[in-house]
Amino acid sequence: MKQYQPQEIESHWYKKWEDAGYFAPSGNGEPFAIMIPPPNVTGTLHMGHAFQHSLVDSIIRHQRMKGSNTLWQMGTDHAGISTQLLVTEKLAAEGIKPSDLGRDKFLEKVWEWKEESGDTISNQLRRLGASLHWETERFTLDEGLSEAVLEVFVQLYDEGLIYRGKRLVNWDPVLETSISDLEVVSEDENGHLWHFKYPLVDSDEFLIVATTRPETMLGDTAVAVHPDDERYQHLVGKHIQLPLCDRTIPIISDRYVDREFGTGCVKITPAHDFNDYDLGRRNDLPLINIFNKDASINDDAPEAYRGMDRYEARKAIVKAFESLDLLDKIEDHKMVVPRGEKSGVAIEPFLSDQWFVNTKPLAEPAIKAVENGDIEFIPKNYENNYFAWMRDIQDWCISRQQWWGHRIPAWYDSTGKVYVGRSEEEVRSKYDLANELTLSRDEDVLDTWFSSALWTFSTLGWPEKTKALATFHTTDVMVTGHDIITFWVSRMIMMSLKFMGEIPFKKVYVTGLVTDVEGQKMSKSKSNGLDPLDIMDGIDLEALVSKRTANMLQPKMAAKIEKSTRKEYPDGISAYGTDALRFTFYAIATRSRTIRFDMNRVEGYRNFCNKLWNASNFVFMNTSDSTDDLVGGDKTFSVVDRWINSEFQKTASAVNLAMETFRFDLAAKAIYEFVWDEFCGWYLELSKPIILSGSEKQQRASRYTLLSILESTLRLAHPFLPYMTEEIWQNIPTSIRGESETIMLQAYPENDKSLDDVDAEDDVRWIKSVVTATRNIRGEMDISFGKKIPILFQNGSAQDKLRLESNKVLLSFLIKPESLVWLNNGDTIPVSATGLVGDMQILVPMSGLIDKDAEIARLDKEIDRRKKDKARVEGKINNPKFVDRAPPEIVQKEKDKLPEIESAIEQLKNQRVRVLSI
RNA sequence: GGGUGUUUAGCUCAGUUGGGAGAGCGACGGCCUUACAAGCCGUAGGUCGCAGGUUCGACCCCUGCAACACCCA
Repeated sequence: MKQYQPQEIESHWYKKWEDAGYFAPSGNGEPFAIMIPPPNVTGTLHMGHAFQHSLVDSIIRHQRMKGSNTLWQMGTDHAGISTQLLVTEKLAAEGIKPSDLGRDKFLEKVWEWKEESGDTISNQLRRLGASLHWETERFTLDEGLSEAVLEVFVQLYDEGLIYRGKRLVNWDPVLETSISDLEVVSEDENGHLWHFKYPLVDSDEFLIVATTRPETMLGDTAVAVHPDDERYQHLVGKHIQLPLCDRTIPIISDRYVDREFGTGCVKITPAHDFNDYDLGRRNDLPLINIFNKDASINDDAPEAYRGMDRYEARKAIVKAFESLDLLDKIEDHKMVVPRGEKSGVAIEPFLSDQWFVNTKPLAEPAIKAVENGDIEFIPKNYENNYFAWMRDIQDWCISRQQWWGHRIPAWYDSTGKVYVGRSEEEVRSKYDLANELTLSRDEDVLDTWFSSALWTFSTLGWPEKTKALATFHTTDVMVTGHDIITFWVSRMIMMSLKFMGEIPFKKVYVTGLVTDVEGQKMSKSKSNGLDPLDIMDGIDLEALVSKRTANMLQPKMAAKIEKSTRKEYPDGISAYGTDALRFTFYAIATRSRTIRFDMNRVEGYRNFCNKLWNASNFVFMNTSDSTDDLVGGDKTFSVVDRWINSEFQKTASAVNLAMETFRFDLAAKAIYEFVWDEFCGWYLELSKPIILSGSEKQQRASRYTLLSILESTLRLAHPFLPYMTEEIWQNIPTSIRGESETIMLQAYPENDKSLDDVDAEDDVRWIKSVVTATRNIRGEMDISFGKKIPILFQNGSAQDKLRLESNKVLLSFLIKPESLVWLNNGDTIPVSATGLVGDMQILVPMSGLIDKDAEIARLDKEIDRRKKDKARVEGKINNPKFVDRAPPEIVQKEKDKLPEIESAIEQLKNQRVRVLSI
């Protein structure tokens, strides 16, 4: 095997796995299912996806290897608004407007675009190694899922849980569609507060009202004050002569008014503000809508302003107030501006006919399912978000004034009466309508989330009663970001309980949000995002800069991004490979809410891959030319063989526990430490002397252990590093690994307590301590590794002596001593540098080698360290309260420490005197 | 304004019933040591945000405060 080159390893395995059908459910074992959160069919893979799907893939591969009947269901959604927006923009570049084409022709264009770009995300998921079941891939607009949507809509309508009504909705004046309140982002912005004088009818008096949106005054239908506000009591019931409009409006009282805000008088515009709308209904105020669909002033407003854009109208109105001497003042004011998530423009509360789901009745059982623990959120804190949202849930506006999506199955006759059914035919028979009656279908489509809400069961064939549905629903885990709990998770729970009569999934694992290294959310507008493919394949600086600054509208912004990109990635990004990227995701998947993505860590885990690769290389070098029967032949297992087996068991146990508790970081850590520190750092090194000079049976045992531990380690690591583990595993002799074609379907290592070996662990711990002590002396004394030094052992126990004798070969190999000498009582002790292993002293004679001052300094440091320990322990055991109240085993533990520490201090002090004497 | 979370080494983060503060990266010193310089060996570095409380004992539990982040109004 050559140097570790991820590109070479990763290019061919996926196709083999897929072609061989390994991703399909086995049909045996306990069913285990996860539904992919459907990516946008025309989208591309971003870091959040890559992160999330890496986590899921490890869960799925782990379960598959454990023998579950495993399904990871693939599918995409149609992303109504985004996709329509994107295609509209593409057409605009050709000078075509959607209205030029008409609904059917436009939809043809969207389907063309879907065919063209729909494979991108699938291929990216394949590159990631995601072991998705592709054969049953679904799409929210395919026939089956559309049928599910129809079924749900009609049933909910027939039960009165879907209704149509004229309501105030969030209106995007650029996209000219309603959007749900979840698709509105509100941020603090700097604005103004205009104070207008509103004259009273038949009086010289004014009321002063403050508003952040002057233009809406054209739709005012009242001025409100608080009922307890003494300043205005006498005015309630009187009327205002509304400036610029030929109307009078009443002064009313309502508890909604905040007396502290502005002057305590509020203008009320029920058609253009959610609070005013409610207040208007309470007080029977008329609704005056002053906007067209694009937020220009309509014909119900005074003629002077008709046709003006809302901001243009604002200027004109303020100017008019000023010239009428009705402008009191203008203040700077911080305010929250709601903007459309997709378009970025300020949203208008807008009165229109829309379809709604009455969510309260659906929410109740959905809340219970989480309260009683049927569904569990991990981490559990997120249940609070869920409850907060669900307990105060508002009706869900599901109609969108778009073309791309599921068209609402409602028909109208010429009088506007509405009929709902699965098809026009069904509607006619259901409502007993004459064939001559002309029906026209509702033009609107449904919110994409409406179809996504059915995801766990619609993808399995519902409303058909399929075998897949019976087998895999309820699914096991839903893995998703916290931003989507309200959008999607909550709605899936409601819909599944309603239509399946069971929960959609047992657990919801909520991932953190991947941010850039500064902790900033990765976003298109900031161009601080990373393309996971660039981390796998690498990208040079110039390509990265041009990629990040492409399509930037503002040149200033582009320059800024170029600068930061050049600073952060002066050499571009290296090709780290999929395995390294994946391992990074596991390592950073802590319980934290935000996860800073740091390229240095990817490099570290690429190095880890390299380490495992080279270790395998070593194992094969030492085993492949042997014609020996490693499996059947007689073997004498050394203490290190037994120790590494024991160590492996502990690691396997830790990884399995971590997977059960969704602690991917701990799983990665356990594997990393086992491979690097124990297997490579100690076991491989300690196996060298055995392979070089052990007996035939010892050598055979060592070679066998090298291969079997490597093979087990590969299986343990496979869910996290699928490519390289498969590649290496193929090189393991079949006598060890079996005849199977793939590591993917091998048994996952489980904890096997019978292989725990406490004695071997103690022995190896001792060996490590002795080696470390001598290394420490070498390092501190600046004695090069090539220089052979005599090592003396003094004041050891019988067990120390035994251990020294039985492990001389191993120690010699790692310490490279001139000699290893056991000193008996009465032997002369040369002046030496010292290390302590328990009570045993390890001595390196100083003659000519060692710097006296350096050794004194080293001893002082050691003595100081132990004196601090001593003080702490004494403080405890001399405290009667501690001795009385702490558990006896803790007290004993502390008491046992003291003689050890004291003995160590004494030895070190004696040593110091001796060194000082030369 | 309400809610949730975070604050541990220079940086990024672990710390699972309260009982000796850890890792990776970075820094410093030394090594081309027969798998690996993408490596090996060694070293330094922390009043665990602040102030109280509970406890024999607190990074961990409780209260208050501060800073930051996110969500909701």
